[in-house]
Amino acid sequence: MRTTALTSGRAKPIVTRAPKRNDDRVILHFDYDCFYASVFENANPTLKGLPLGVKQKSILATCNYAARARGVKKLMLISEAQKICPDIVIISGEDLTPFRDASKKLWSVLRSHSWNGRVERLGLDEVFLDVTDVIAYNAELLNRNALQDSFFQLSRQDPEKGFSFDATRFFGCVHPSVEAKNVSILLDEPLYVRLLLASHLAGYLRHKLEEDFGYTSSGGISTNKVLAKLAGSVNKPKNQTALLGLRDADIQNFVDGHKLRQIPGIGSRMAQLIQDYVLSEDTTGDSHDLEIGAKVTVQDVRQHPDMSADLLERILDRPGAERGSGDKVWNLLHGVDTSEVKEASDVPTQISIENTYMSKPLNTPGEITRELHALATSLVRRMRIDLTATDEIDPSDPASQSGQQQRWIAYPKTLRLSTRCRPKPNSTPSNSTAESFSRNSRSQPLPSFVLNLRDESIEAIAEKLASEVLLPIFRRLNPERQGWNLALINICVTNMVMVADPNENGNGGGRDISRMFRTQKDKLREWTVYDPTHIQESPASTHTVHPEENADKAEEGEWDEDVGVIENPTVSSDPDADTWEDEEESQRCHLCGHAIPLFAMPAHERFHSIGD
DNA sequence: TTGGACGAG
DNA sequence: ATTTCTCGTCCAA
Repeated sequence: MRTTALTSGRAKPIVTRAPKRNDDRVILHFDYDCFYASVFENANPTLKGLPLGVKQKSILATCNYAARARGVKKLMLISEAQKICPDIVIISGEDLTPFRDASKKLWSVLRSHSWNGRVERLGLDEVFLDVTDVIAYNAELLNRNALQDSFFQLSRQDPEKGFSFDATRFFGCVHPSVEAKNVSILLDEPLYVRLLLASHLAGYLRHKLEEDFGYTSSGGISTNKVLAKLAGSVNKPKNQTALLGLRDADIQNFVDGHKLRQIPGIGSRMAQLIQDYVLSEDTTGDSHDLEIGAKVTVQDVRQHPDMSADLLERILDRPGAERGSGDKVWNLLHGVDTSEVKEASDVPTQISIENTYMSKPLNTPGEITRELHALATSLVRRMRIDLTATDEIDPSDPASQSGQQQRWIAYPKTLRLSTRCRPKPNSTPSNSTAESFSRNSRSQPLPSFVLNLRDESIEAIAEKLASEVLLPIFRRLNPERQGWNLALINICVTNMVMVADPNENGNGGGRDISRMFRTQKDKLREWTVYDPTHIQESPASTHTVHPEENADKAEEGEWDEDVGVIENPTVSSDPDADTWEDEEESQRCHLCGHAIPLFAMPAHERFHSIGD
């Protein structure tokens, strides 16, 4: 993993060894075929077979394979696509809602087959699964005397749950290809067996996504994320590839064949720096690029004189550079990737909404206000979709008017506004990534009225958010009186705080809605502000502050910033909770249901934050 | 914590 | 009519 340095009286490494791969894991990668287009095809099957393009502003975000067969490409101008393919069907994909919904649906299926909860989404159309445990279990079960009639168990509890498969062959493609006659010998190789089993699991899941929802996908099967993803690209669409790494050379040859820029984790910036270095003594000063980092292969870089992790670190070292990127890239060039598949989480770390105004930049305060308002509306809507849950309420609960209650499962503490001014019609074309491309932003705490779920409409909240909060931030960000030439506005909420799940606290226990995903519970528990059992075990060790107590202190103008332990914010059946109920100037906290006087709300909400 | 750079699709 | 709409991580200040 680490490059070794043979030092002979000198400080610098003289020999750099290739990092060693770790084949302990089994990782699957799924990539839904032309996802945006598929969403529309599935919503409207008459579109299937027609050339279809999904547009955002003036470009094609993506297109289906019928369109690609006619020469249409991703990111093409609409006008260009229509010239090539006049009968192409164009649908607007500027609203991402349908894609988000479909993505979540497919993701939840994959997630339900995970035993360890490691199910990571990358964008809307890719998913990594760490299935090491599932594969290990099935490898033990494999009966080598009846390989053709094998059964893959998807559950440890229910041995009936699973599927039949033929273990004498791989599902889908393998790379590099292997002779059929070798198969029985290779069954003594544990890695081979695990990849074989994984290919059938991947095949089963891809089949299920297609059968149940109509989405075809491409799959990659390997021992880490970067290799799984690269493997998945070998046979697209509607197919999969298991990357056999029985010999180190098989992996190295596979990775070596890629252009630098094709390696996930090496972006345009790094690719440019590395390529420039590798080509520097080479000729012509001709460094103008059609595709950045597309001139040079992994092999070219690896075999360049004196190339090493340390040298890469120096090549990539610039102000603000990530430390350790030399090692990271060196590893990637050898197919080594130690990064874990992240655990599934229901809560995003940020939600942002943006719009671009390229052809018609914004200049007047009126335009700005209108756009801020539109964006604020979408943002509040998104916050409610992604950050709240709806519980069925026990009718004996005095707080319940209807049979349902919406509550935040997490809420953001920070609001940010970003803008970008229009790239000036400037003279230096090399400037295309520099100034014209950058965003500026200002942020501040998110005001609590945005979290009001009860007595203000989304519209009212958005209105207030735009005029009373976003507009002032905008003025801070853009002090000029006018002439901004705004090409982009983005508003973002971030800095999420998890809220305890009422269904999780032991008390009463009546409505423990059985959860689909155990791992989600575990994840949540980690964030639970209050755990009754824990408090009982060590009652005296920390100072417990009750919300009412603090409301009193706040009224007197006292506030203790350093609150240690927080009273359970989820107990809404507490008889004392209604203390403020009939006061005119009070409202219920949207996080815990306690009635809190308005003046104390900001303070009260700080209770729900974790850590301080 | 804030604001920006860069990575991903 | 060269850039869509996001989401996540990391770094310096």
